[in-house]
This record gives sequence, C-alpha cells and structure tokens, in this order.
Amino acid sequence: MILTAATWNVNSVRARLSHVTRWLSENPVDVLCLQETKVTDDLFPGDELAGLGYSATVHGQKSYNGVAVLSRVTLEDVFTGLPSGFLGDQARLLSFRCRGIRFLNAYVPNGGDVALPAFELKLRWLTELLAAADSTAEPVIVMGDFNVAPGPDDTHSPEEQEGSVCYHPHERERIQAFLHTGFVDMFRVFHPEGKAYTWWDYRAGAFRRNMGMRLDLVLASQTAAPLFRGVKIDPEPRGWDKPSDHVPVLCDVEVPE
DNA sequence: ATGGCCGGGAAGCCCGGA
Repeated sequence: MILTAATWNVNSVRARLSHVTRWLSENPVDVLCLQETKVTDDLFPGDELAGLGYSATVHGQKSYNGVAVLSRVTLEDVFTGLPSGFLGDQARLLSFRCRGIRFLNAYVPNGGDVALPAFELKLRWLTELLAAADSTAEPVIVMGDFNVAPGPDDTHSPEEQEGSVCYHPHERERIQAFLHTGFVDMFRVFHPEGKAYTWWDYRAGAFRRNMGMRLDLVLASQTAAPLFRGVKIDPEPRGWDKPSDHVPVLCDVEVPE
C-alpha cells in the first residue's frame, strides 16, 4: 500500500486553521507534519482537525516554534527533542514510527544572521539532527523546514545570496553531510532539473515574482529511499488569502500492507 | 539601491522569521 505523508510550515496553526482544513480535505494525506505551530499543547486546535478524521500529536510552546503531526494512521514510539537535549527549551523536533518507518519532523533554527551566535547553534542543531536520524536501523524519513537551500537551483538568486543565512556554505555542508551518510534529497530524485521553491518571502511581491527558496526537504535514509513513489511541492496554498510563507511538500511511500 | 510582510504577545512596539 501507499502511505502518503506531507510536511508544511504553517506559520501559526491557529492563524492557518482554515488553510490546513481546506488543504487536508483536498489532499487527505495519511500523515501531515507541521512546523511553526506557535501554540502551547493545551490550545492546539485538535477538535477542529478531529472532525476531518485526524488526530494530533503535538509538541508546542508559546509564541515560537512548535511541531505537530496530524495523522489518520497509528503512530508509535513518539519522542520529542534531540537525544542530547540540545536547545531543549525550543519545540523543534517530533519523532514517531509509522508503518515501520521512523519519521523525524524537524523545524531547524533559522539562525538569524551568519554573524550571530544563533547561526552556530543552527549548525550544531543540524549536526545533532543527522546523528539522531542515523542512530537507528529502521528506514528513516526526515522531513520539515530545514531553513537551508541545498543548492543553486533551490534559490532564486544564488550569486546574490551566497554566504547569507539559509544559503551559507557551512549550512549547505550540513545538508551534504546527510547525503554523504546515505540520506537522499527525495524531491530531487523525482525532479532533478530546474528551480523549485517551497518558501517565498511575504515582502516585495516575492511569490508573484517567483523569488523563492526550497527550504522544506524530505530526506530519506538508504533503506527508505527505494520505497518512494513520488514527491511534489504544492504551491497552491501560497496564493490563498492570508497564506503561510511556506507550502506543503507531499510524498508517496510504498509500505507493507 | 533599498525595501516592501507576517504572527504573537504585549502594548500602541518589539521579537523572530528567512
């Protein structure tokens, strides 16, 4: 059977609730990983989503960050945060097993600016994310907002952006470290050529001018990659009224009955 | 050339985002 899974940074799940419900009714995926929910667990709008047949597994905090999984299939072995506890006061990682696959739903720190200490924390967070993803024999899928464009086709102006946050060589090296470890950037397996974006700045008419970046990634371990049947970006919600600045990335994964 | 927008929470601005 095919398991359908998606990742979407919604930039506040409460502000985007109508978009999430609309999108799920049009794209009834089995698993939807959310980032930047920006809400404590007690205020997560679970009842509205239960009406669509989805249960919510949440790891939130007030105002900032927050990850959650909406699912209509059973999740097992849920845990939150990096194993070391690094940046444990920020809700950025939610891991679970589904149909024999270990998923990591990740919201990587933005880093602010390459000159700031926050940027070094981002690099270390990425290093620890890889260690966590590489620590199990299960097939692994890491999906979420990586806040890094892996290569020149993943951003609108690579020459201008070279060395700036989300396109600094040290960040791209961290993505390369995933690939060297055997992880595969699944979107590029199915769409190897051409510019492709998942995020467009709210400012400057960036979406209208298609000045975006591909920051939302699906990385699959060596044993998970052959299970993939397709990956696509859905740019549509970026054109809806009061959108998130990110759009969903969907994938089809073949799993045993 | 520059900057242009959001959300949350507090407060009538500031932080953080990317």
